[in-house]
Amino acid sequence: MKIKSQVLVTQTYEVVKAMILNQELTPGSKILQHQLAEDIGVSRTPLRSALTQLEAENLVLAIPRQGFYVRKFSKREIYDLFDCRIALESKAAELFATHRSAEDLAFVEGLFAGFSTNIDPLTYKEADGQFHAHIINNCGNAFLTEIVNRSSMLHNIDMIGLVRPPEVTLEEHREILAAIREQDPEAASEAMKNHLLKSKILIKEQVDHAE
Amino acid sequence: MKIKSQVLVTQTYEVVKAMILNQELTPGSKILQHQLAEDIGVSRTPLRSALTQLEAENLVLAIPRQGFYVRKFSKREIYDLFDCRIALESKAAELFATHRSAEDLAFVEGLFAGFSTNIDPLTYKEADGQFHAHIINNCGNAFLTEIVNRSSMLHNIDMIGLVRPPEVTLEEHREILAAIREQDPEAASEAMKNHLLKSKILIKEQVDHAE
DNA sequence: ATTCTGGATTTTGTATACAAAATCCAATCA
DNA sequence: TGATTGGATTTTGTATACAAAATCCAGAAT
Repeated sequence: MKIKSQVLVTQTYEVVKAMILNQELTPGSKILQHQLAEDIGVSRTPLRSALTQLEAENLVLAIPRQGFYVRKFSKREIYDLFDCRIALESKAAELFATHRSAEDLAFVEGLFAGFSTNIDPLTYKEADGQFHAHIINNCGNAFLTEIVNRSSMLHNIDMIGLVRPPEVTLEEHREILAAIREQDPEAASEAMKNHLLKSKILIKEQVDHAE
Repeated sequence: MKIKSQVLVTQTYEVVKAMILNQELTPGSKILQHQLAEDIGVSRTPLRSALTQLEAENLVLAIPRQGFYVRKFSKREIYDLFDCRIALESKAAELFATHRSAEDLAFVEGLFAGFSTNIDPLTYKEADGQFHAHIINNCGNAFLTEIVNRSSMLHNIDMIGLVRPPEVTLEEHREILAAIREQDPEAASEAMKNHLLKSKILIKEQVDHAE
């Protein structure tokens, strides 16, 4: 039986991370260590350690002799993150197409099997998230998985509420699936890249116009 | 005037990082906090903070209730890192080709201008390192730069002493340079990818045969 | 000889104390 | 009014103390 690490810093890390993702800690605001530590019920020692970890994930900004701030991303930064995502996720698709097991294939195909017309946006969004996560987490390259997850890419990109009509992206997803089915790495990489590039255009507009 | 952050953890981080890269701390060995802290001349508090940061960079492995270890990479892991590098560095080349200034171009072209025949391997290796670093550090996407640098990719890849004859890679470098000169992002990306893929084959052999 | 046991020793994770730096704020000055 | 100063207050970074866990090791048991 595996026992979850009985170490405060791990739990503190999880809690603070959740608070940031929930917006319970407002982006841009300064983190008062004394108070936050007390709220969570630990001393400043494990809290600071957790904050240091979160800094490496870009969820927190550390300024020496001044403190930790909840990191706030501009549209421009999210755009940059998206470029990293394209690079890494199309590589992930390439690897996944090669290494994927029969179960992997069944799983990702199953995610979209139910959709045809009159798609519920929320259920679709859920499937979409699982699709991308599964490819990243099962591409067979632990570092790639780690880099994507550690850089809070997907979360930040999610934040801007990117939406394209399910009917359109479903078709693109099916193209990626086809390449995965055929175990064609080149095609999978291209299809994923193509899919993400189309979303990138939307973000680009936001960057140029707003802000 | 910029004063270097008067914070112990920053300096501790630098020192420990250097010790790891130098092999002064042997890969795989356990880090005795007490002793290392004393050697460096600080208390365990800033040392632990530095180690937490280094863990995020994969230079150190933390096991709860057991301690920190100098991380040791297998050939296979370096191979995986190389795939991440290909994905990110070809994206960097793409961006660099678009955003590069006239000075950038002059700099990277200057790096290889001197070489023709009878190349000194050491001087060439130096130029090679600067070339790749300049592209990564000046691609205009701060996250991409950060991810590559923070993941200790280049260092670990360097460790395995990858060598292809300068005469061969010089030609590939020139192709990348040409695309950068023409500000052709697609071509730059392709040329970089092609260049790195050829090195990847060498690593693949090492992974398959040795170890 | 190997495996097991349990107590001594080391080492980790956490709380806490304290000095130095940063921040705040009211009184002073232009 | 608005800027500036300097002292009080808060907050940070670091050292240190201590309990709990991990490690070590000698001697007993198989």
